[in-house]
This record gives sequence, structure tokens and C-alpha cells, in this order.
Amino acid sequence: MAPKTSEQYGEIREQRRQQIMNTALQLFAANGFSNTSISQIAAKAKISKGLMYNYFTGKDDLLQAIFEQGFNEMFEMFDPNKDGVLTKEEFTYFIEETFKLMDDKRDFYKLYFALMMQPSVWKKFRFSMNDIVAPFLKLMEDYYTKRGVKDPGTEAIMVGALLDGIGFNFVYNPDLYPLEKVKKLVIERFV
Amino acid sequence: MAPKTSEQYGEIREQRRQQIMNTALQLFAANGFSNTSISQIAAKAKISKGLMYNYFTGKDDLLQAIFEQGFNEMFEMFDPNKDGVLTKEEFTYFIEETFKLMDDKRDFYKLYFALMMQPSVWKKFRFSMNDIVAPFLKLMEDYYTKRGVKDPGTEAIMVGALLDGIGFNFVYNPDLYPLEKVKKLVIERFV
Amino acid sequence: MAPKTSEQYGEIREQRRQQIMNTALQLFAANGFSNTSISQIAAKAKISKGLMYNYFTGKDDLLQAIFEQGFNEMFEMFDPNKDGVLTKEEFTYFIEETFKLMDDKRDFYKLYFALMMQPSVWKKFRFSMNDIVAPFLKLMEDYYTKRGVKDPGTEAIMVGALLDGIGFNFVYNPDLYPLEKVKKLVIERFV
Amino acid sequence: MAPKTSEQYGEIREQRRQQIMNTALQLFAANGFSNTSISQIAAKAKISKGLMYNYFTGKDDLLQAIFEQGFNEMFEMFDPNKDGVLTKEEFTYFIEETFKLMDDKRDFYKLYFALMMQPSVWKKFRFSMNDIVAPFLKLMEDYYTKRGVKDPGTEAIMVGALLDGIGFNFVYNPDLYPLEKVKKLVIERFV
DNA sequence: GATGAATGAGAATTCATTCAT
DNA sequence: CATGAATGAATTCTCATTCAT
Repeated sequence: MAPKTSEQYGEIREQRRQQIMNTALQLFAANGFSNTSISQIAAKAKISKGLMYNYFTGKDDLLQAIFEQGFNEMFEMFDPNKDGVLTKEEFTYFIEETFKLMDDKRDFYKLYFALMMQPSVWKKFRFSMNDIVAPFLKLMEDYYTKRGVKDPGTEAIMVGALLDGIGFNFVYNPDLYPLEKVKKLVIERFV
Repeated sequence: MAPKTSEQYGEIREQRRQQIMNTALQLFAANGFSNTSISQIAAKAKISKGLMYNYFTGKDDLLQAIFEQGFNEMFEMFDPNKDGVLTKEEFTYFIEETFKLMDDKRDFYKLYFALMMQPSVWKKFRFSMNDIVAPFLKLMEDYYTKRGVKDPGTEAIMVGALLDGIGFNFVYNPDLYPLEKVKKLVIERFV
Repeated sequence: MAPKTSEQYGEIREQRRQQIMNTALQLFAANGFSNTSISQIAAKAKISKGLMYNYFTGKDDLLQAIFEQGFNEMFEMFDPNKDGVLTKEEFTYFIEETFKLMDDKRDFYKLYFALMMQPSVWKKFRFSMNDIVAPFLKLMEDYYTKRGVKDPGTEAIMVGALLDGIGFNFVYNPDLYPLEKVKKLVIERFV
Repeated sequence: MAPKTSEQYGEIREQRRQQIMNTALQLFAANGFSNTSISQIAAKAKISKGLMYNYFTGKDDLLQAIFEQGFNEMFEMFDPNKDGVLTKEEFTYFIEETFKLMDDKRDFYKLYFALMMQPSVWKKFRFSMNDIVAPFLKLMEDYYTKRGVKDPGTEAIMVGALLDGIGFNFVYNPDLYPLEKVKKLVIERFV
């Protein structure tokens, strides 16, 4: 049989990497970062402990990689058009999308909320909370400015908090949370 | 010479207990439960590691004690009157009080949010999240019912999420968060 | 009321001392020396931990005191007459007495056997196993010599082992062990 | 290069396991279970403390493993033939074998006697003392029944105690104990 | 690339003992 | 005499990380 080309190797590598990250995300979300050991991840991902270190420099690096990928996926989903101005439809879409993400990426959200609460963990990261949230707030603020809301900055902050809060409550208890109803209500009130 | 009376011992014990709990709360809030070691707590509280175990049966017990005390303090502050019906003034008072608590008990809120995200930790507890939150939601729902809001249950859930979200954002970044403005806006919109 | 005389104090002290020793013996026998803490002893004896050190210099000293007392009680019971010669009746009496002791002082025997198995513990003691056992063996050897047994020294050693073994089995499972029957058989065969 | 095959790993594991068990047995026998620390075992076995836990889940598991292996070796040595009936020669062989074992497996016997004295330790085990001893007693009882001894059950119990007692005395002081002579005497009297 | 044995730093916990009162 | 708070050393155990193969 022909030896594998380097691209093939690259693919395999990438697959393994994803496999590790997904496994780790599940465990981190379920049990917390500190309470998840490399051994558990390796066992669940069906690789050896040593191999982990072939893909990530350590546990922190793994966490960082998961986070970065998660945020990139989030950003790709949002940012509907690049003109930086939100129409009513786009805002609705944005809210819908946010709720959809909460559902699809529940594990990621869990991790996101859990780590958000630990500033000491954030210090290890290459990006800050503000970098991530600020653009969204700005978009909303502009939206409310255009709509003539009295204090658009505070309004945006409040809506931001609302979305965080819903996410927070939802991922903690997804089965009982009336996500659909809440979503409708949010759109009705704040778009 | 006569030995210390049991009251004297009782006082000393209670003081030490509080000292340990306060120190631990600060560290838990700053660095997370798992990332805080008994050694750190002991060092910061200027006691020996061993003494901790004279007051708490272990790290979990310490956490539980902090939590119980925190919730008791919360409950005492709330519960405006016992008729179980919220007037407009009482609801305003409730919101104000919630925000005041967030400010006063910032460390406790941090811990509360952090642990809320780890169901596995909750299992150790004698009380569940629902026990705590449900009465508040019920009060709000009744309030909105009386005011003729269309879907009072969902409305209450949304406001609950909003307060969580604000708390969440505030305790994470208290210096820059415009808590006063947000508070005013919340009262304006939801009372 | 008149102040206590020093004899009265002495009596109280002696009572307390006994109380501590008895409590400790029970716990040592039930759970082993290492697995019994000073706290447990103090709690069960209803005194403070500190007071223990008023009566014994430490845990080892307590053990030693228990042992010494136990052996003294044993010796007093034996050694029927001082001529150093065992008649048939005296030997029977000796065996009977041994069995009686096993039953009365079950806790002490447990401790005795348990510690006998740990030479490292014996090193702390002021007396050695041999000091204790040798005189008994000598008496028996003389007895068998007089009776014309072929190898009286070995015979004595064997009977010593037999008594140890019975004690060993009996204290381990006193409820089911047919002590009476075994006793009769031993006397029949070896006196 | 290819990774080690699983057989190679298996061999290494088994060797290490034995090495740890042997070292631990020596220390347990010399100083007792409670007085032997994992650190001591690791130091004597020239491995790190952590490695122990790669082979045994904890100190108790290690003890259990040593015990099980010890008993299995014992059982293999005995059980002369499977008809369940003891001839005179077989009984002699059984006694001889018992004494030989006492000598060869002195450390194991020490541990066996030491732990026998602590029922609390036995509770952790998967087997009970009775399971182990009962078959031997039964064989002896049958033997004495056939020989027309008056009370064969008690006779067997007495001989069992005798063997225990000899083992007990011998392992405690092997250098001075006249094992050969005692053995001859036992066979002469009880076979 | 891949394995898992091995390490070692540190975590939680226990407990004999001391000591101020 | 008596108390029990306080200490600190030792102990069991965990786990991220390294490394020979």
C-alpha cells in the first residue's frame, strides 16, 4: 500500500485533535475543569495519556484550545453582515441565533459560564471577556440609539445581562426550562 | 486555676469559625473552590491547617456552612411581609434589596454563581437550587398575574434570569459595571 | 465542707486512672492500638484530652501501664504456692485458672495477643515476652520431669503453645468457641 | 519505533506488583499494618509513592492482595488428595507441611496472626476466617472419628489451636524455637 | 506517532501532644 | 486539677507531566 501523504496525516491529526477536544469539553462541562483528570479524558477518548501531550502542551492549553474554537464558532454564527448596523430583522435573527447556540452548544456554554466566574482562570487566557462581549454590546447600543431609546448604553447592557441570565439558567436545567416561551418574550420586549 | 467556662469557649469557637468562613469565602470567590487549598485558607486566616478540622469536618463541610449562612442572610433580608403578596412598593424594595445584596455580598454571589454551574457539587448539599429560587419566582408570578400580564409565569422566569444575569456580570466586573443605572432601568421596565 | 485530705485526692486520682485504663483497654482490644485515638479514649472516659496527660505521659505510657497491670493481675492469680513445685492438683488449678482468666480478661488477652505479634512494639516495653513466659514453662517442665515424660522441655513448650492457641482462638470468637469442652480435654491429656 | 507490546507491559506490571507486595509483606510483618506507611514501602521497594497507586487502589487493597495470594499459596500446598479422607500418612504429611509453611512463609504467618486479632480489619475482606479454617477442622474431625477418639470435634479444635499456638510462638521467635522437636512431638501425640 | 510506567509535588486529613487559662 | 483550642508532623492519596521504548 502506498505510504500516507502528509495531508492524510494532517487530516488524521486534526481528527484526533477534535476528538480529544470534544471529549474534554463534555467532561469539563459535566464535572468541572479541576475535577476532570487527563486520565479520564484519555480513557474516554480512547487514546493514551501520553498522546494528549502530542496534541496539546498541557491541560491548560487544551482548555484554551477548546475555548478559542468555541468562540470562533460563535463569532462565525453571528455578525450577520459586516456593515455594523443592525436592522430589526437582523436583531431578531441575532437573538434567535443566540438561543439556538445555547441549545446546540450547551456544553460549551456550561464551560463558558463556569470559567467566566473564575477571574484567576481568565488570566491564563490570550483574550479577555471584554474583547468578546464589547462588539455585541456596541451593536445593540447602536440599534437602540436608532430606535430612540432613552439610555441605549444601559439598555444594551441590560439585554446582554438578560441573555447571559437565560443562558445561565437554561444550561443548568435544560430539561425544565421553557426556552421557547422565554425567547418569544425577549424578542417581543426587546427588539 | 479554674478552667475556662463553656461560654468563653463558645465565644472563641464562634469567632474562629467566622474567621475561617470569611477567609475561605474570599478565596473561594477569587480562585474557585477546587483551586483553593486548605493550606491557603489556613495561611490567610493565620491558623494551622489542623485547626480547620476542629471546626469543620472537611472542605465540603466548610463550603456547605458558608453557603447555608449566606442563604440565611439572604432570606432574612428578603421576605418583606408574610402575607405572600407583593405590592408595587414591595417589589421595588425587593429589587433594590437584591441589588444591594449583590454589592454587599459580592464574594458570596461569586461563589453562588460559580457553584450553580456545577450540578455535581450541588449533590452534596442539603438543599437544591429549586428550593431556593422557587418561592421568589412564585411571588413575582403572582405579582404579574395581578397586573394582568399575559404570561406571568414566563415573565417571572425572564425577570429572574435578568437579575441573575446582572448579578453575574456585576460580580465579575464590579468596578466598571453601571449597577445604579441598570437598577433604575430594571425597576422602570419590570415593576 | 472540709477540704479533701490528700488521701482522698489520692483515691480520686487512682479511680480516674483506672477509669482511663479500662476505657482504653476496651478500645484497644476492639479496634487496635493504632486505630484508637486519644480523643476517642477521652470522649469515652468522659474526661478532657488534656487530663489524660496528667495521668500518663503519652499514649505509649498508657499502653505500658495497662500491660503491666494486666500482667500483675495474671501473676497474682497464678503461682499457687511458692515452693516452685507443681502437684497434679496445682497443675489442674493452673490450667483452670488460665482458662478462667481468658474469659474474664478477654479484652486484655486480645491486646496481649495483638501486641505479641508486633516485636517493634515490644521494644518500647520495660519487660520482654520471655521474662513473662519463662517461669511458667519452667514450672511445667519440672512437672513433666517428675512424671517421667520423655522430653519434658518440649512437652512444656507444646502445652504452652496449646494454651496460647486456645486463647487466641477463643478471644477471637468467644461466642462460638467450646471453651469448656476444650478445657476438659486439655486437662485430661496434659495433666 | 513501535510502542511496547501489551505482553511486555504485562510482564513489567506483574514483576512490579510482586515486588511491591513482597516489600510490603516484610514491613507489615515486622512493624504491623498500621505502623507501616506507604512511604516506607515505596522507599524500601525503591519506587515512588505514586506508583503504588498504579498497582493497588490503596493500602487496604494492597493488604488484601497480599492476603489472597498468601492463602492461595497455602491452599495449593495442602489438600493432599481430593477424596476428603485423611489417612495416617496424609495427616502426618499435613502436619509436616504446616510446619514447613510456617518456616517458609514466616512473614505471611506473622501478618496472618496479627490480623486475625483485629476483627475490624477482617470486615474489609472478601473472605472470613471461618471459610478458611473450617475445611481443615472437618478433615481432622473425620480422621479422629475413624480412629475412635471419644470427642473428635473437640479433639480437632484442640489440635487446630495447638498448631496456631505453635505458629504463633514460632514466628514470634524463630531462632530460639525448637520447631523440629515440637513437630515430632505433635505427630507422635496427635496422629 | 503511540504507549503506559514512573515520578514528584502537593492536596486533604488525622492525631499525639502542648499550653494558656 | 481540668479544659479544649491550637499546633505541626506524618499519612494517604491524586494527578499533571515526563520519558524510555
